[in-house]
Amino acid sequence: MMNRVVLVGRLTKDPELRYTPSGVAVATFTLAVNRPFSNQQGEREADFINCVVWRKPAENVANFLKKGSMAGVDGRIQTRNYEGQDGRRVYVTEVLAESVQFLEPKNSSGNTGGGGRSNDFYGAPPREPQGSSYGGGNQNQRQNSNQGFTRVDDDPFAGSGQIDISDDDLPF
Amino acid sequence: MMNRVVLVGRLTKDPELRYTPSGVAVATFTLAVNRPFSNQQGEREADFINCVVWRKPAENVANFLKKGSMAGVDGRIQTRNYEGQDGRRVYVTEVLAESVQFLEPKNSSGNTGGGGRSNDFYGAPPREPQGSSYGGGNQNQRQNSNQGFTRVDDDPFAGSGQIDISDDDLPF
Amino acid sequence: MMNRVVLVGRLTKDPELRYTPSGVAVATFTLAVNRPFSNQQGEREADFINCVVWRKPAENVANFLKKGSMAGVDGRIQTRNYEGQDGRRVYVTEVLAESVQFLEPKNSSGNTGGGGRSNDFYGAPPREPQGSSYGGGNQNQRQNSNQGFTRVDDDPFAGSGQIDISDDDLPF
Amino acid sequence: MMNRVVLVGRLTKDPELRYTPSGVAVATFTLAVNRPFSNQQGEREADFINCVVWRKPAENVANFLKKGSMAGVDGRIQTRNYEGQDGRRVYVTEVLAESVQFLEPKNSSGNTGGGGRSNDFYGAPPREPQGSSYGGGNQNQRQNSNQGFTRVDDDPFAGSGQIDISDDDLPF
DNA sequence: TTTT
DNA sequence: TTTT
Repeated sequence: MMNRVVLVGRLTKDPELRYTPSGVAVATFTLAVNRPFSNQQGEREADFINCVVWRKPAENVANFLKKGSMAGVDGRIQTRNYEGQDGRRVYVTEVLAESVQFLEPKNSSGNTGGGGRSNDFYGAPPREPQGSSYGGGNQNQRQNSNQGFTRVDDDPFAGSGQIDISDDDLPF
Repeated sequence: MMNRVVLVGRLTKDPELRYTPSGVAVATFTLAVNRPFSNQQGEREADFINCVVWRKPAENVANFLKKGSMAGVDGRIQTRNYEGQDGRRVYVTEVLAESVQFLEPKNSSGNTGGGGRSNDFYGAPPREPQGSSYGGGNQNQRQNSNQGFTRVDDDPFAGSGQIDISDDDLPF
Repeated sequence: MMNRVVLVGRLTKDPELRYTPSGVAVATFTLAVNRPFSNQQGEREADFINCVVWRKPAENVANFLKKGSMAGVDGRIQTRNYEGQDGRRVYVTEVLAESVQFLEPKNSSGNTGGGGRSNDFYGAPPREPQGSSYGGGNQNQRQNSNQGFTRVDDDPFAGSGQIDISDDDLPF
Repeated sequence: MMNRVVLVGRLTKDPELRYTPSGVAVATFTLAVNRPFSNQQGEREADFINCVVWRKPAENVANFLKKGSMAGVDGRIQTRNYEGQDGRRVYVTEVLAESVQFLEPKNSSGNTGGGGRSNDFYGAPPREPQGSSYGGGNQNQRQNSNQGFTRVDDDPFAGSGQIDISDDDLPF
């Protein structure tokens, strides 16, 4: 079994950063990736691909990427489903980003870091100790707009039963 | 802009083969790809990823793959949306397979081809001459079950306006 | 069988453009791709990956990329071997780029193209009619430096016996 | 910067397992990946791609794969260079496998594991505690042939100065 | 509404 | 309901 995705595209809007009850960061964003060909009308279309990223890279995404930023994603396709507001089952296919690469030029706004600073947000360590850092570690360079960030369940993909949070808290 | 997907998994059921009004083959199938880790309950979960493939490789998929077959896919993520039966917009994310690889052992059922036969269905040539081969080229090894196959619009992804076919004809 | 590579990195020097005797363009370049981690000395190392691209995208690479350009490559790993000058067999592993993406910001030097111009060089059509365009189609935006470009065999990868050209003509 | 490789092919011979002086396992093997097209002579050629894998997955590779096994690799391209026996610098391009997938059918030899056993060797944890497990953990299912395995430097890729081992100890 |  |  193999499952690998690589994307390069532009954020359709600012990323959204949330935290699980135990304090794990999760960011969601949508990449617009232009197709390499034109349709019959001669127009270049794009695919709009929903992405999710966890933990430290999630905070990096929230801090360094914004609407229009060009970014690269290396990850996997994940599918999940949940009960929609009308009782119907909703199926979701999205990309779980294992690393996100900031592909803007150095002279871009916000990226004033000196010299050797690296531009990729790598990792998603499998078992970071959780729970203590709730709401911490958020001293952002670009002040993140979702102050009063909302909580999400520890695993938004699981859709596992008794979640004490509203649908609005789920990524997408 | 880059968009690349590689998958290896098993078909959740037999692939479905359809033809556009102009006779272009399109096959759809779902790959179950087991995740490389277990969840909190110690269970191995899977992602169920919808795939589409066009033209000759579509017919190969229909002829050589079936429920449970292990297959590899090399392609791109595509998104599209259409008006659901209840008037709401439905968003779809799926994999456009550019090549499909048959990964079953040679001693598997149905695969009795001699010697140097290759197992990958490659191609999706951008501009095959269309229209003449409608319903042709379907002399299947495994007799395809959707005799009386249905028609789909030339580009099921486009969702472009005046389609004279029902929703049931669309892939997925 | 599957073989897929996706790279994003920077050209270590200007690409080199050559033509086969029958006039098919081939460009070679090396991408420096920084590793996502530091070594024991705390230094970020890079991998230097040789790439080859054919036909129209080769000319695009020669025209739009130069030393330091950030580029994305989608392709395959290819291996070949040839008899070295000392009689020993030399083994080469390189990336055959099927598409190359120009990832520089629009305000970069040389990229003054208006509006909707696309930045990816896609294609490598399997069987373009050959032979007539020898040395043609080279009206470059950035004047290509290897005027007096050399000829290479129709398939530099094959290393197949009786080649009437010197080693210098081989890509790498 | 991005660097991703996905391969599916067959081992050209049994994998080789070695250990660093501090006891870290490293396995090397070559994958033959058939090309998806034929050459001018109508023959299907293959690429022979050298792969390296570390730690636990290395031992799994040595235990479960052998010449002819079909395997999938998800990893990165790495380049390194070293001083050859004749004083010339030798450049190496190989694939660092981050996970290896066993793609043989269940009825294959050696794979008699019961029920839910998973077939992928995943991980390459960045910083496993080293040094204590030297020579341990080698209770192989298929008895590994390189008894009297040799030692390699902790990082064969680094080529970093004072190595007290011969060239033969290096992977490849 | 899923594969082995 | 989308990026440049």
